[in-house]
This record gives sequence, structure tokens and C-alpha cells, in this order.
Amino acid sequence: MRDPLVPGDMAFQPFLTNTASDFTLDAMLARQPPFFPAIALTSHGSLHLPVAQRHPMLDPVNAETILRKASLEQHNATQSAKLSPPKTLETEATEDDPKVHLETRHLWTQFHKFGTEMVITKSGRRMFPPFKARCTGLNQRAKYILLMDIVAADDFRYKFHNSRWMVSGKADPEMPKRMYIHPDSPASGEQWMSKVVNFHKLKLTNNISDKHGFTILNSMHKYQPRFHVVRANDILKLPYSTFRTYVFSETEFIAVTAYQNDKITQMKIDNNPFAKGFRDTGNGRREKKKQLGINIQKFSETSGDSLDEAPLKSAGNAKSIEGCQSDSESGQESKHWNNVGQDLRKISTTTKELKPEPNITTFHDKADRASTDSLRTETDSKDPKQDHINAITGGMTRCFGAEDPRATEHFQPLTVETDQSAHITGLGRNKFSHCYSYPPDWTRYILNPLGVTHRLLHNAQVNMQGETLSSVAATAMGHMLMAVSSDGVCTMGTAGIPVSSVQRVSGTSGLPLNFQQHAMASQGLAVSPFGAIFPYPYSYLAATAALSTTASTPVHRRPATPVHRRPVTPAHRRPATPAHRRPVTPVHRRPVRPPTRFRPYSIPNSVGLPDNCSTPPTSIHLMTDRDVNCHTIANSPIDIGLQSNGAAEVDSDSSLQGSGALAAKRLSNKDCMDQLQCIQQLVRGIDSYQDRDSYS
DNA sequence: TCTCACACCTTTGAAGTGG
DNA sequence: CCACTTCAAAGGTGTGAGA
Repeated sequence: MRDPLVPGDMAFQPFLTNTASDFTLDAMLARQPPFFPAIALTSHGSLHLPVAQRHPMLDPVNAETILRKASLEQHNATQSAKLSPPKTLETEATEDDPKVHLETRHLWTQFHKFGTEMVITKSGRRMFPPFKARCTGLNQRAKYILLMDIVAADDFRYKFHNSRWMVSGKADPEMPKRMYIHPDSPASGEQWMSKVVNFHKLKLTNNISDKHGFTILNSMHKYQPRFHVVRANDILKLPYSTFRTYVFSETEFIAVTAYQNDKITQMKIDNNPFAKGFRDTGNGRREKKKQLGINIQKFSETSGDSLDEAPLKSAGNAKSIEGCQSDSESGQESKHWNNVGQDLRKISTTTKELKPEPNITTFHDKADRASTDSLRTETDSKDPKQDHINAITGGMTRCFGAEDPRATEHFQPLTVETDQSAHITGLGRNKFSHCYSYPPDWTRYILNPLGVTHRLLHNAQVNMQGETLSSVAATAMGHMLMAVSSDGVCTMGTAGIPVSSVQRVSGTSGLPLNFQQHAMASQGLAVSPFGAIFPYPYSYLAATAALSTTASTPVHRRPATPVHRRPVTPAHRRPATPAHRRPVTPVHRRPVRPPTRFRPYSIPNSVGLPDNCSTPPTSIHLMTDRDVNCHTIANSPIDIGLQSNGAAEVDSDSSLQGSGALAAKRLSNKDCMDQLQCIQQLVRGIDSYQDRDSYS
């Protein structure tokens, strides 16, 4: 299936007029719908990103039918592929078989039961529950880049009415899509598998002009996070690398600017440590509120009235909350997830039976943490094949609410590969890829030596977020990552694709994700000129160092103590300052404080450092049955070419990471260098614009 | 429906302390 | 020097008033 191109459906303007001639626009338009929003420089030199318009809806019924058929076809194809796996240039030693387990599934499931809501603000909010995954089946020596993005789950706008989410109309125009690269990327499979991959730094915003690289979402719209595993030892190889996409249906959520469902609010308060102040057991306003409520209730009881609802949280629940409390944040997550992992290891080896779905509901109400873990694991052990069958035959549920009967656990991977041949041939694949936002011909643009302009379009977005990005780094990442987000054809893994997942991702109403403008923004992540990725505090430093620009205070930091802060440390914090201690004056301290207090988000050093591992290496293969599994059918021909070009695909020498020598080695590919140089030249113009803007 | 100031909380890491 | 404690800044959270 291929979307009809509707002329004028989306404004498509070249970002820089002097490069417009480089862009094979005609060829692109002839083959596929445009992907990019119109981007223009304002008079101040800042970038303006109008919201892209949508493609007219396809018939939802047709779309579903096609999706279902494509999924079944692909399932059959992959089954036969199992019998005779295709030969690729990958050696046996480097083969991998990634499986991904959603570590926070129990939380997600709880929230999903009531319709997960995610608050989005202008300044950006984290996701809660956090998206934490555990990977297994990776090649220990190969390097991987892990990414996450959030796509529209359907094409509707929702409203919360009568305590349930209802469709309230057609979706608003989509926001520019951005992908978040895990800050540790790239890292070896061993490193990824040795810990839980946490995407808690991903932030959501509704600010369309966001410059921090946060993921921009529309309020009151439903979204589906996706997890991508890209086998690449260098960020520059992303567009040519094999990558797989994993969708967990329970991570679907609705973006809101204010919570609608009180149950969700309460669950967030109960589970998010940062919201501890609002717990009934805390000293926050909620307690006062509750006290007030109790008084009212007492008054009501004494006066013969009764309240409809008992407090949501029982004492037992509070116990559970405390157990979950340490789950969330990075400081203690290692310990916690180590514990969880141990629990899982204990149980997962013995629970292989398919458990009925109601267990999920059951453990919601369990106060005892062990019980929750146990039950969670039981649900985790569901047979993935059964999942697949259910997904195929179970229809396409679109409901999303407290009465959501779906409660599906679709963990079959969506394998997305940059198999060029698949772009051109294979109608079935194209069908699917189409539905899954990977334009069939994308690789051509990656290969197209003249295809610089569309990269710049995405450079624009990368540069937008970044005071933090060096021009070269941003440029390199911009085009590469954008390429990944749109790259390749989605082929299905051996296990097939859950229709409902596809449906949600692509939009049942027929919205092809081709129309979503993916731009890899990575939320403050930057790529060094040599390909290493840094979190933005580092990138800030790196950028200033690399470009010798004047350092400015990062915009995301508060320049001074906020007025709303208590000027004096609370008494409970300083109850007994020893008299023998020298009084510390802030003036004495401050100059010493570095410009950023962020701890470097270190490249996982868990190799050989088990204490830093969330689980010991011995546990890495002890995943439950329901973890997703898929096979690589083929690598991108481009990828293969690069790999065979002398650059070490399996680069286990992490000590060289980011070094100039390694960078030179990595960039030995002439094409790559040429592209980079070309982009560098073109982006200088953007930088000058930005500099002028920042100093004005 | 959204924005913003706010109180309350955790996280973080430098400074301080004592053995 | 090292382990530990203290403490303040940074930043994450839901609330609630107002637009």
C-alpha cells in the first residue's frame, strides 16, 4: 500500500535556498509523500517550524484490513524464514537476537488500566511511569544505539468525560517528531545487557518552539512510545544500520496539561518519589486536605451522610507505595532494579506457564511487594506466541479506558531494517513499512549524494534545541538521526507483528506515519565531532570547547535562587549543626561550584564492574518467555558495505571511544567524510544566524 | 484547557569533619 | 587520605488560582 500523494498537502520548503537545488525534491515527491514541515528562518535568524498538516485520512476500515492482511502475510513469511534463515554478510559470531523486556511494566499496566495520562508542560516533564527496558540477546561485543520516540497512537483528540476518555474529534496537526537517544549510546551489547536501560530523562512538552529537544506532544492526544535498538558502533552509521523497533502496548498514554483522572493523579502521587509531598502520609498539602476531608467525613457521618468513595489508597497500598518509591529514580535504581532482577530471576526460571490476564488486575491491589513481583513475573511469563496469535486474531481494539478489555501484552518486536531491497520490492513489506512510518525509499535519500537539503531540514531541528550542540555535531546527528527515524523499511520479525500494536502506532484511521516529521532531537544529547554522544550538560561544554565560543549560561538552568525558595534551610534539615563545624557561607562555596552540577551520564562501565550493574552478568539471559524476540533478516546493503570497509563493526575497545584516532578511523569512509564536510559548510550559515540571535 | 507560582520533595555533589 | 556527614542548589512533582 502506498499513500496517494496529495499536492499541497504539506508545505515543503527548502530550508536554505542556496541548497534547494541540491535537493531532489521532484524525485522525492514522486515516490512518497513529504515528511518535513516547512521550516524557515525568521527575521531574527531563529528557526520557525510550522506545524505540519496531515495527510487526508484513509479509510480506517481499509487500513485495518490491509494491516491485518499484511501482518498475516508477514507472519507467514517470517515463519518460512525461520525454516531457512537468510544468509547475510553478518558472520555467525556477530549475530544477535535482541529481546527487550519492559522493566516497569507493572507500573505501566497499573496506569494503563485507567488510561495513562502524561502531563506535558512548556518547561518539559518527565514520563512517569518511566520507560525502563532490559535488553538481552544482544551481541556482547557489538555496539548498539538505543533510541526512543513517541508517536501518535491514533488520529483522534480525546476528552475526559464522565470519568472516561472519549474521542472528541479529529486530532490536531502533529508536532515535529523527535527521537531520544539514550545518553549511553553507543555501548556494547554487554554493557546494555548488564543494566536496565532507563529513559527517564526523556521530557515531554507541548511547546512547539521548544529548544531543548524535548519531545513535543499535543495535549489530549494519545501516544505510543517506541523503543529502538540500532546495531551501530557509531552514531554516523545509524542510517545504515539494522535496527529494531519494540512497541509495548501498555505504554500508551494520553498527553494532558492537567490531570483529568483523579485515579491517575493518586497513582502518580503514590508511586513517584518526587510527588511524595502529596502523599497522605507526607506533610504536604494533601495531608491537610485529607485532614479536612476526614473532618468533613466525620461531620457527614455524624450527620448521617456518607461519601461515595472511600479513599483510594489503603494502608496496605501505602506499604506498596513505599516499595515502589525507590523504583523510580536513578540514584537508587541500580539497587532497586538489582533486587527486582533477583526477584525476577528467582521466579522467571520457574514460571513458564501462561497465566490468565486477570493476574494483572490482581496484583494492582496487592500491598505486598513480593506478591506484586511474583504476580508480575507470572504475567511476564506469558507465551509470546500466544500473544501474537491473540494480536492477529483478536481484532483491533481501540478502547482505552478503565474498562479497557484489551490488557494485551504485545511484546512482539517490530523489526525495522534498512534493507534497501525491501524498499523497492516486496509489496507486503512496503505495505507494512508504510504503515509504520518508514518510507520505502528513504534509503535512497540517504545515499543520494545530493540529498543534503533534507538533512539540513533536520539539522534545523537539531540546532534549534541546541545552544548545546556544536554545529558539526548537531549536523552530523541531525541528518543521521533523522535518517534513522525515517529510515528503512519495516519488516517483521519472525514472530510477526501484533496487529493492534501496528494499528496503534500507525493510526487505525489510516494515518500513515510517513507524515510524521521525524527529527532526531535527542533532548539535549549531542554528538561529539567524533561520534560520541553526551548528555547536554556535557555537550554544552563540548560545544563551547570545540567551537571556542563564549560560554553562556545554559538556558535550562536557573540563573539564581528562585524567589519561591525558602531562603532559610528548613529547620528539620539543620536541627543539629555541630558547633564545632565551621559555618559555611554560600559565598565561600559558590565560586567553586562548576557551571553544571550534573553528574556525567557515564558510559556504562559495567563491564568488569559488577557493582555498577543492575544485575550480574549471569542474569542477562534469564528473561521471561514473553519478552520479545525477533530475527534479523538482513542488514542494509549500505551497512554491510560500511562494515566491510575496514571500520570495526565490533568495536569493543571502548577506551578509544571518542578519541581522535578512533574518530578518524571511523570516518575513514570517504563518503562519510564528504557528507560531513558538505554539511559542515552548509551549517555554518545556521550557526551564524544562531549566534546573532543569541547575542541580540 | 492551559499557565504559572508555589510548597514539598528527591537528587546531587562539594565542603566539612574526624579518625 | 578516606569515609562519612552536612547542606544547599538543582530540579521533579502535583496543586490551585487565574486567565
